[in-house]
Amino acid sequence: MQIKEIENNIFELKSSNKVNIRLFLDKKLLDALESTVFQQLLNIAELPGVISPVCAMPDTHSGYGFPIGGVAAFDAEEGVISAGGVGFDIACGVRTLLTPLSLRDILPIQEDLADELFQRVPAGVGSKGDIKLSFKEVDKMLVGGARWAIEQGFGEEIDLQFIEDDGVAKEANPDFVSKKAKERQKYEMGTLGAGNHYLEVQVVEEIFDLEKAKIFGLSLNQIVVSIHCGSRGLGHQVATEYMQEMVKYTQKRKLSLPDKNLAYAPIKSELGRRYFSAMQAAINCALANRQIITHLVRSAFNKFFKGIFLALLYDVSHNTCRKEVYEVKGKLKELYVHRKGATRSFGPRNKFIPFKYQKAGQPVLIGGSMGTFSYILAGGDNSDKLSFGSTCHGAGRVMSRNQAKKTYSGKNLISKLNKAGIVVRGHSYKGLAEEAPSAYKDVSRVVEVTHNLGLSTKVARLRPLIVIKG
DNA sequence: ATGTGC
Repeated sequence: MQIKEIENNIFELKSSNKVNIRLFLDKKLLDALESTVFQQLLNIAELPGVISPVCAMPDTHSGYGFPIGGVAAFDAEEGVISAGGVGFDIACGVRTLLTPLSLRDILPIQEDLADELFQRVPAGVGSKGDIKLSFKEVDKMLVGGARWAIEQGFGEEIDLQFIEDDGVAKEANPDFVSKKAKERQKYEMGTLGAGNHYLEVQVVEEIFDLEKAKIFGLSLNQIVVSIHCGSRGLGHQVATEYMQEMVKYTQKRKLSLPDKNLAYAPIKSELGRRYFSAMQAAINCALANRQIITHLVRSAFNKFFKGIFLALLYDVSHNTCRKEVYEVKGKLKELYVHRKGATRSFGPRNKFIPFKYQKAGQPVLIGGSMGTFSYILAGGDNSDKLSFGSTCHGAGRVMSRNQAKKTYSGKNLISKLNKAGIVVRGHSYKGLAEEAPSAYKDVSRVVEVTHNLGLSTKVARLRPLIVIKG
């Protein structure tokens, strides 16, 4: 394996063709990587229509076919799309809400607020909410996204301005989402799920960039709320079915396939089109889901603080494939950008970000591991040139779920976090153990790399006060 | 991530 540092924090992996493979990380993060990550990146570089460079963010680790923290762009005409390149939890993402409260408002009611949130926001494996949808309503949700949720009474019109794509993925087609996928989602709207998904009440503990913080509406000691979840059962079902179909597609045509999990279809093919539209529908499911949870959070806060409004800072996904335009060899080209465990990170003056954030760049919401820091970053000036407008998404695992389960105890973790002033409410001790902070990389180190490279810049650091887990 | 398994 030939790998060399071509610039500070940029490592290039030698591939057999003309496609560059670039890993954005430091020496310590590089040394911690399993070799499967390199093989997975090499495999992507062999796919038809891939546009150089294939990128890995500093929180990268091996995944299903594609590594987590992987970014790969494909030519709209000659390229391919891969369900494994988006991942199982389509449009998993983070949404952060601003409150007008400060630390001293929360501390006296910390336990009660935790109970209230835990009671109102369903979480855990197979969690169901109070909302029940018919197939017809599921279809409307899959087309309308967050807008649909707001029309149902979950939130305010103004929220839409602060969601990627204005809250609606425009090319969604529910006809390409199976009945089984829809069935799974009938009772799951407004639920958090499990795994690394969470709802946190956090305090702004440090501000790195005063000007951008002001534009984002952030101040020291302010309370914010972050919601990390995705498209639940529906997204998982869509991903599973299309991965299987893409395996069949590639096998039937005897297309070169270095890794079965990397199955793909040409973007222009019938299957490629179908997957793209179904994936867009799943994005809408995730956006609607986070919108409903927002409403539940707002009502919980209003029980303690009558009449306050929790404004939306931003909502951004980190498992998607999007159609975006980039300069390739001096020409503007439409590309399909896979981001799997990578966040869109559009910098200042990008026309696709809200007017309010034009000067700062889009908010980039980075969840740390449970009980550790989270970061609010701003889209950087260099993401456009280096990483197809992308940056990291979180800490990234260093230990498998299974290993973490064996190594840590959920009960011990809770008491440890309590001692650090963090109130935890979870549905499963096993689930908590899987998310032990030591099973993850140091999020601060990950963020530092993106800051140094100008993929995204540090605006604020958040410390959790309340953690709600599945 | 996931009605936590093919």
